[in-house]
Amino acid sequence: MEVLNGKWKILIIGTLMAGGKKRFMELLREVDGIAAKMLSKELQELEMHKLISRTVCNTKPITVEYEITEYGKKLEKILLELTNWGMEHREMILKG
Amino acid sequence: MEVLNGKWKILIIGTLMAGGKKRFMELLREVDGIAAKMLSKELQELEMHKLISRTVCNTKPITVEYEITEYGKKLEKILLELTNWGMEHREMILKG
DNA sequence: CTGGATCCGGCAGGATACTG
DNA sequence: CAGTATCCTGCCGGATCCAG
Repeated sequence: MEVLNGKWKILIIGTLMAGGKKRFMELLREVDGIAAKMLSKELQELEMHKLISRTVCNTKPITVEYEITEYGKKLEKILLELTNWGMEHREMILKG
Repeated sequence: MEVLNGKWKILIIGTLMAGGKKRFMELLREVDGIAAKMLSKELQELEMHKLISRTVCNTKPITVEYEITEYGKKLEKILLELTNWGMEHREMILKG
């Protein structure tokens, strides 16, 4: 699918699926190797597609929380199957 | 998944899933807009991952047939779900 | 802390021409 | 018909600096 385009989207979704609600910095730490600009950009794209929600918290240093939407969770099942397939695939290829 | 990387792989797999065994030229015609170089390259990558099989036929002008492997068919179910999700998604986005 | 603006290099991918 | 070789280009994504 072209909605999942970009080097990090699946990783981001995976991280949010595993850990639930996350702040920007948490994602920056947990999605290993990603730059702030890329995280910001891909989060925006995911939000445009209604896969995640963005919530601004009025704390002193402003914080933002991202979360998978109910709609986005429909992808969860499919993505999990895809991941499982990928695991089996790795083994199958490594053996020959 | 990173195995499905490349602009055309999903379209190629989809075409082979829908039409069964196909020759190079048939794919070149049916996968709209693809160049021969790209088709060749992505077919090789798919073959390395055992998702499709390549069979050379000893006809006068040599022909080659490509087909989804039994193993590759395991992706069919997942890919169909992903496609269905994409259809619903399109509608959902267009409405707002 | 969140994220926008800018600059830049590398590579995916397109067009074309050629071979067995 | 099937595939390779070569060249060229856009844009994806990384680094860095700046702002609210």
